[in-house]
Amino acid sequence: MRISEELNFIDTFGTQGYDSRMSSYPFEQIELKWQKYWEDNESFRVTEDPKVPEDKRLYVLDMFPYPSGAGLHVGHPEGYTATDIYCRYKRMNGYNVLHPMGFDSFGLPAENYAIKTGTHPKVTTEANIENFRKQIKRLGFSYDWSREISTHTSEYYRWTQWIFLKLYEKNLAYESETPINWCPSCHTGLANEEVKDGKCERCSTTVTRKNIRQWILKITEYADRLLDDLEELDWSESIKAMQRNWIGKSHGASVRFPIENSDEVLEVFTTRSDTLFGATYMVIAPEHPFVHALTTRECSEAVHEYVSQAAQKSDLERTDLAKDKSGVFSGSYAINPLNGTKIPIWIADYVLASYGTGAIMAVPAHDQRDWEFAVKFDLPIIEVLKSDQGVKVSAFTGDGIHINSDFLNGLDKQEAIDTMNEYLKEKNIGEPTVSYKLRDWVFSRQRYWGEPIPLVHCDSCGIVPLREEDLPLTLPEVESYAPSGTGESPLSTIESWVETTCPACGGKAHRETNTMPQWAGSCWYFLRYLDPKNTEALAAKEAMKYWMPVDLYVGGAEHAVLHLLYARFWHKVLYDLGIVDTKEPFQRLVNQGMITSFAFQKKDKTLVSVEDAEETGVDTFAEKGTGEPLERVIAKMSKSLKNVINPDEIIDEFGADSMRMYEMFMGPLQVSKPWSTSGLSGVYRFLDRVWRLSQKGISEEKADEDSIKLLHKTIKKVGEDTDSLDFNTAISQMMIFTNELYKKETLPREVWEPFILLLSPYTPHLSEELWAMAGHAPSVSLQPWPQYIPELTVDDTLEIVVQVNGKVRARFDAAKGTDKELLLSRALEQERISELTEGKQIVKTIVIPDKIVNIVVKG
RNA sequence: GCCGAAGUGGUGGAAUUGGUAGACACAAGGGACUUAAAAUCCCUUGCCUGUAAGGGCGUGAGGGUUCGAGCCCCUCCUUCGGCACCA
Repeated sequence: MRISEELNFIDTFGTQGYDSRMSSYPFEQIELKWQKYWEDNESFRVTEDPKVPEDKRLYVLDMFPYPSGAGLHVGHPEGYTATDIYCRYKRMNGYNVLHPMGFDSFGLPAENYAIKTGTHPKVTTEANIENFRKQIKRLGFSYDWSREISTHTSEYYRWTQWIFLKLYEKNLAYESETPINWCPSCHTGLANEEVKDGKCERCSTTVTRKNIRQWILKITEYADRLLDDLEELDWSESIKAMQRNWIGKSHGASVRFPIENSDEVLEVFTTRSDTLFGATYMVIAPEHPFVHALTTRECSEAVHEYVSQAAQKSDLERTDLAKDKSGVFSGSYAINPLNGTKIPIWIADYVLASYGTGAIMAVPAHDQRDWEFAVKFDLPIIEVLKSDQGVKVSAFTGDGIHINSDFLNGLDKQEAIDTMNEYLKEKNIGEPTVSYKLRDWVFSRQRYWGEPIPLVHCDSCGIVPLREEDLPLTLPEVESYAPSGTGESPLSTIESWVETTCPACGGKAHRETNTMPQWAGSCWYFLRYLDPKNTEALAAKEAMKYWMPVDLYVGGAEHAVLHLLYARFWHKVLYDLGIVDTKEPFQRLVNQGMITSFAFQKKDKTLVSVEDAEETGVDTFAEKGTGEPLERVIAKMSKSLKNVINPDEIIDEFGADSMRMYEMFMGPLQVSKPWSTSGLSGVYRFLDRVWRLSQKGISEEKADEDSIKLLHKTIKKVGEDTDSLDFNTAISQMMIFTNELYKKETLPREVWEPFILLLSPYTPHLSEELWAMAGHAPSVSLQPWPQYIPELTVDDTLEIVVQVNGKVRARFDAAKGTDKELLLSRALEQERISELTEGKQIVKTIVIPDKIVNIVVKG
């Protein structure tokens, strides 16, 4: 389409509606116009086009948000903008890109609100979704909205329940009595986040533990695969490390200790089987099943007292009090299986019931915790590894030569471990064992607002899963969302829902009343996007084959462990069932940094809100009223510090394009960085400059050589940096380009149009407008990415730096590719250099072509 | 304590991975335009020294490797994130 027709076209799009001489660009009009255009034309709808070759299919995923009542936070658009730019860039490079958005819409806040106000969580949630969607759309992201999902809808959770049935069929779900955080005053279970300093967030009553029947998923069965398959993933080392750490695989040995006057055998896990001769006592956790059996009559009172105290303590208290070891003697003795020595068995909460076997052999000479305990309770310490420091002041945990250890004497640590493990196996008193920190996943919540677990308890058949065709099992209406008071879910109070018939025998049965945790829906949502309307399967096999795995997943590091581990676990189960074809769901993961804010700090390190601080000079601040000097520091955004930035207000004032570009310009995507509104205005000024540039009118004249070269350098830099998600440096290159172009008299089409294309992933609204103004039909997002000519990205003449003894002393220009000899002789000719080298001996010269000459002199 | 990431001007941050430290932007100062202000445009801007040319110092601290270190190695300090009696 050429100029004559264009005017007509532009008019239909209303481009002439604004005053072109305005000093600031009409972002509001432009943004609304193009958002409407994209929506009306479904510009970003994507299909599984079989003509697109496999390596040109790209799945780019954002972590979907929980639609909170507070609305969008500036942190959300950061990751979303990054992926949006990347997607737009990739589309322009010929990729078929799937880029969906949805909502993780089951969650505690809506339920708590319901308890308070009686409003159905669905009503609150859907209103919040509405608001979120509106806010997200204001930023002009290129999502395929036709694939939007919400996890709380029955069409969605039908499949969450279906996957649960598969887990159940595979014996990966079991019931167990497990403790929850219990508030004795509210009569309700609490999530960890509702427990503050060991107290209930709402009523400040000390939280205790209460055992309750729960559903558990056997994630531990997948521990090794979750660990090993990390290798193949393109994730940051720190996130991989966190996952490895969480899984916590450690190699050791289990050793069986006979108990004196008993047939029972106490099994322990140790990574230091080589120190077995140094074991002077045993410790079992207060929750260990043998506690009762091992406690002698004389000790029972003390043990009973200790165990019940431990039970009342919250996890936090237990770890807090940990600095001072506590424990009690059971009265029983174990026998060291190597030499028959009698060793006392203690009960202490520094041993965790949930790790290893819940029992240890204590070797105080070579384990610091055991050492502290032994010193406190005056237990013997036997040194079995020779060291310079000895074991008088602390345990020796290093490597050394074994002593007092019979057949291990003279061996070092690793040799001794190997020898001992061999020996244990041979004598059948133990064997090499692997232990994990990872525990099975408590998969039930005593809540209303979650997916009902699709099982019934039948009087005659026991636990019976629902039939697949009976899914979804929907949430019933309840009168009150308040907790039942027994620790059970509010669902348990609805008799008409609970009472049902058994799918197997047709007899009387009652429904499971636990619901699933919020993690459930997010474990597989990326699969539903592939085929969101499917009623026959969670997604069609072909769609999964077409898109999976996710090529790029961007989100906050706060989900580094749980969400990512749970989703990987479910994915592996689905893989084993043949439902998905990839072992891992997320090939590449990038964690965006947090957007922080400035706050002010007094000398005593207390924080002062932004409102209470004033600037008293260049970067000096004082508290209003008192005049106390303050230091500017970086802090998390929080209501109390009054430093929360609301994206809606930013968009109102500066426009979505400025908001998007500023968030990318602040610094590298992966690191956290402080919000600065003056920094934002710098980006706004840049876009305003671009706009004013366009008002010059496009010239059909040839551009000068400098402009052409700069353009090609810019194409190269912006392309490469966008591809590697280094958006901040790509933007700075575009600024350099604009600054140069601004100095020119004219605006040549041959450099202006490619520049609009470079800009378009970053500021799509403005770029669509500029593209239309240049006389083209929409959409700029369908244009191919400009290509650079490599020869035009390098300068013909380069500045050569001359150093003497490593210090820069002179510079001169030389043609690119000038040979070494010439560079050296020209360097020596420099006035300053001859001054400095005169009368001195040149020891060595280093010439790096096109860069540097270094002359080393002596004397 | 352990694991991970990071320390660069007044501020946010660049630096082709060993070759000109401070790109780009903010803030600040000066100037132009204006009756004035805003907006815009131009200039200065790491620190010290010097009229200037120049010189010295400078990437958390100290050491090392190298012709040459923000980048590599060792020790230490600080900040942030995660885990926290894991046997």
